[in-house]
Amino acid sequence: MGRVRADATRNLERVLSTGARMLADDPSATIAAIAVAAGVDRRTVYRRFASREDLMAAVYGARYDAVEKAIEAARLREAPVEVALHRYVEGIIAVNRKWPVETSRMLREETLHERRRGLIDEVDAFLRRATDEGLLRSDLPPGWVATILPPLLVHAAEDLSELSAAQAADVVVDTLLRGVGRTARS
Amino acid sequence: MGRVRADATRNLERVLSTGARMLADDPSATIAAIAVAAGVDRRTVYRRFASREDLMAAVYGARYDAVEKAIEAARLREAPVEVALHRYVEGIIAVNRKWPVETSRMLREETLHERRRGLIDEVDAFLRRATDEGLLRSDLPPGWVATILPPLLVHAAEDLSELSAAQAADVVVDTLLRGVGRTARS
DNA sequence: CCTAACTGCCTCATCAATGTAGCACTTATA
DNA sequence: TATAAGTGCTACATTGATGAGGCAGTTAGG
Repeated sequence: MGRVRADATRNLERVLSTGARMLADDPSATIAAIAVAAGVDRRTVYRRFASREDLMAAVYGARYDAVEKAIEAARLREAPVEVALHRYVEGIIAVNRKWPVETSRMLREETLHERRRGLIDEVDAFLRRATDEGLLRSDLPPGWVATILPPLLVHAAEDLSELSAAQAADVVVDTLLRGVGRTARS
Repeated sequence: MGRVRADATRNLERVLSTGARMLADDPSATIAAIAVAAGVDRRTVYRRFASREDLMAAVYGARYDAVEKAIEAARLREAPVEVALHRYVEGIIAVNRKWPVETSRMLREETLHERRRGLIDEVDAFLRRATDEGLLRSDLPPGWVATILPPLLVHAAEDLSELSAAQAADVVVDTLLRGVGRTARS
């Protein structure tokens, strides 16, 4: 009852996907557990990925690929700030749903630091532009928006699960810009 | 060079404190690593805590004690909503600094579910009151504010480290209610 | 002063997870 | 149809963390 060739690419995909889910849920998830959840033999995982580290790197890489695509699609440098912001938020929410990773663990990965740096710079530059063009307040601690945005998108992806990515983005952008307070105070 | 009695309580305190830090930073941190960081022998940790689980339970318990105190001090049921909100935010930020725990791991702890439930209900009730009294918008997905508040406080505690808890609370409450957008859009 | 409470250090058994190896079997592809 | 790629399954060695035992030494409290 050995399956084969056509499933080869499919298996790899499933290991990556379920691996991402499991590792996000519990970073110390066993390779065996991931293999079972992916409906694949543990040995197969090791045939594709040299080590545990290698699998995690692949998962993180897949996520970063998706993030890069989302950022490109948002056209953060050229598009009108409101449009770019919404597209970015929507894109990252979708990424967080397809590639949910435990962020704090990922940040420790040395090999991704340079890549990460590039993406962060991109977003920071955008947020500066948004501030300069009057979309965002300029009286907040520097980096504050950049700090709260990612976790906001993580929780939006998880807890607004009944909404589409676009609808969730509506909520996020709205509450981000206008806040959850009813009336503007002072 | 064996130290003793007076340090006994101090040692326990240090193990708990550094244990919280380390486990927050990496939930799979070794008991040995925690012991070293606390300047204590590994055996001593096991003398105080029957098992790894026991230590984590103690850490979570210490955090929950602090959270309960903060909620009590905020007087969520009686105090004016603006005041209560600010005191709650400030209190939880302080707790997050003194007892930083990896939240997602903690939520899985069965033994704390009932206790957690009580605290959640308390906060939920307060948020409802705040909505009824007109402080918060009522056109948002149910539970949305309750969802984004905790992670917001976590990141405020970490990334606004140069600000006092009270100052950080100012920022959080302000951005939470008014948002980070410059002008109110229709 | 002397006993009881602790601690540090060394050791040891146990167990779970990692990573490898080899064999039998199935299917795409040339 | 034959070959090669890929999988499942059943071991196996290794490593690292857990938890416990024992002993000498130090100090608070009677």
